[in-house]
Amino acid sequence: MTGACVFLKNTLDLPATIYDIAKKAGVSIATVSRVFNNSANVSDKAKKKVLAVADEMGYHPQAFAQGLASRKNNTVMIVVPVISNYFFMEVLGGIQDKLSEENYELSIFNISPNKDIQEQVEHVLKRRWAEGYLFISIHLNDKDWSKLQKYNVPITLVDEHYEGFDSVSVDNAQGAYRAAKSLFKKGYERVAMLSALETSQPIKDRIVGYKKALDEFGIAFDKNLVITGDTMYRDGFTERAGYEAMIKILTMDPMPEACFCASDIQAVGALKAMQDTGKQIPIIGYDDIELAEYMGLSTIRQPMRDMGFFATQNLIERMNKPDKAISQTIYTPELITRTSTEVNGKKIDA
Amino acid sequence: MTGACVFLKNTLDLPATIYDIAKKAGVSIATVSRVFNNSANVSDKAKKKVLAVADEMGYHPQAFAQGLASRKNNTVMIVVPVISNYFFMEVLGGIQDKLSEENYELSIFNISPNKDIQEQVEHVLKRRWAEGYLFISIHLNDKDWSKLQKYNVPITLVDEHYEGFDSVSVDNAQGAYRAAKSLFKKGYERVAMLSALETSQPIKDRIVGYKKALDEFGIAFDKNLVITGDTMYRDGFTERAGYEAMIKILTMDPMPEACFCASDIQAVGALKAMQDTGKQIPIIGYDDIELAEYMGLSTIRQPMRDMGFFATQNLIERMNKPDKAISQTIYTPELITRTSTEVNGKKIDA
DNA sequence: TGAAAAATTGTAAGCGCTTACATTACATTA
DNA sequence: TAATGTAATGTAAGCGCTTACAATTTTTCA
Repeated sequence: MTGACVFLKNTLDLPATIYDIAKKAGVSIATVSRVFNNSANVSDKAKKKVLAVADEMGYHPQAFAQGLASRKNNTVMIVVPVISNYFFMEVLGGIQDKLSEENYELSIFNISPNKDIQEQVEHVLKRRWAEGYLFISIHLNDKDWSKLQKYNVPITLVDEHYEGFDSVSVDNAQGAYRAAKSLFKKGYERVAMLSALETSQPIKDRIVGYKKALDEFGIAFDKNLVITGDTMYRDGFTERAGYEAMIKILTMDPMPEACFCASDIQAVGALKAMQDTGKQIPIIGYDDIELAEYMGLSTIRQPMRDMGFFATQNLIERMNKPDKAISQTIYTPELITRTSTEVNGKKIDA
Repeated sequence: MTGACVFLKNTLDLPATIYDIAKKAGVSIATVSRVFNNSANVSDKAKKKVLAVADEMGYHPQAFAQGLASRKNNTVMIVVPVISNYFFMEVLGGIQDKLSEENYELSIFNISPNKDIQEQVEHVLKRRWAEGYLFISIHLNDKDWSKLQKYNVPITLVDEHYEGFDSVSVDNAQGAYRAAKSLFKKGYERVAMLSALETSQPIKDRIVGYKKALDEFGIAFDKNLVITGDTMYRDGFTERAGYEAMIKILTMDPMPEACFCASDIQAVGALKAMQDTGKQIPIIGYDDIELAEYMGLSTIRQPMRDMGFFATQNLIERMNKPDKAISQTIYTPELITRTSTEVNGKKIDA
């Protein structure tokens, strides 16, 4: 019995190493290594032999040993606070589109919103899991960002902007401005903003844009028109929070004439609230998630997929060329008009 | 200038190693290692000193070196074909809930649907990136699964079932059966199935359930009533595919009386198709994504979050106790009734 | 054909850690 | 106080790979 066990151990538990392959193929470990790194200067004969033996023994270089010896690991790590949301999903799609063209592994680190963000981010960087990092929707102040620079590692920011790193973001204020403006232009004056967690950076920026539009139309800012739901899970970017907020809006007296929602997903909840109460006002969302088209939701389109793609491209460039100039890419979001902003429930009559 | 550069290199580029800390703290590297591994038998004095020095020098053990030396890496890897879909998002939520209680890193490997799946999976296992793997929505035949067993590594299957591994899945046939049955019970006979890529395992299973319900009500199977869209991106589990399929359904003659959709996300597209055409039939979805509630969509609830949570728990147990008995967990999905299955567009009048 | 150049291969020194084992320091007991 | 046990620390041998550099083989061409 024991004998059988030992046998198992040797043939299955312990995977072949570069030494095993070298010995069996009758070459040195250096040659085996070269074969697996596609390095030049290996004879066809040796290469074939090594590959054959490796295949036979089920050998594959071990990521850790490679990483340690070469001090790189061909990994790009995404650092993100909330994985399960639409914005991230779309951005991720773009990242993968790009990464699939390259030979990098992808790893995702999920920052917990309950612990200190800065600390977690530094932890990740210190462990040096990856060669390059994509920070998505991570918002720090300039001082904290600057602290990260000393790690001297390729980082590209997505949905955030800081001068010391490459970044790909959207002009949130501009987007909100366009959304609000489109409503004011239709003649509405009491336009509510269906907001989310006030301390979140996108919300801050979007409120700026909303105010700018107010200014332009000479309408005074009324903070009572900025409404949030009570559920602050996912910073309030949920259907539920949108529903709650819209219920509040619809029961205000006087009722606002129109509504700008901070995200499409909240707008979904808001639409439901209107349906449930039978009251209806024009609303416009933000993001243009795929769903929006199918809900007839007017919205502000953020090129999320493009952002992911471009950020990844940018990161890879920096990994290959650490000294290239830092670039800040800012997309301007676009107004998409659908039925939800049509007057008098036209959409239902159609 | 050069001097400055060298200075920079030494203080910033090259992170401190365990030797630097040991030297500065006046202890051996073994002691430093012990401190960072919370091992017993370190005096408080030494511990404090090491921690202080490490903090000062910004030291953190390097994941690769640890992994190589200890032959483990505290990482759980998710292996999944499509990251950006609702099912995965929810499951992921559950995984993270569990993982946040433990001290494991999370890594995600995205199987490309264009390359050979079996090959990619083996690649991952061979590289030994992680100590345990969660295979989500990866469908192989028994022979291929059995090949993976020889890697002798903890694996838990989610949304798939194979006797050789722990698994957590949902009875898809049962879910589809319940959905279809609920429609037949209302007296509809020509019930269409809005399907997706036929070769996908969940679809196969759901068709089985649909047929079973037909049988039970003595209705003959009509393959013309199993409709898919033309867009096969994401295996046809998209709003667009649902829209396309529903358009087909609504233009059939005679038109089906009701429809069972293979997923909620397709149902969203289907609802839009009904709205656009002005025709309407009762429909029921599948999944119960958060959205469904806000669309008034009747559906079959899969406990996605629970599945992720439980699978992770199961995996961790196996990692700690490799010899424990293999367990197969199969959830039975639940019928959730909302307005989309109410007769005669009641929902719009409401 | 033979020397020099080019291509291929091998040797060996790490990469930054963990950990078995040896050693030392300190506490306990008779 | 010496003998013994225990806690704390150190030493050194890897973990499986990469890669300078050295050694060898092959090719080139006068």
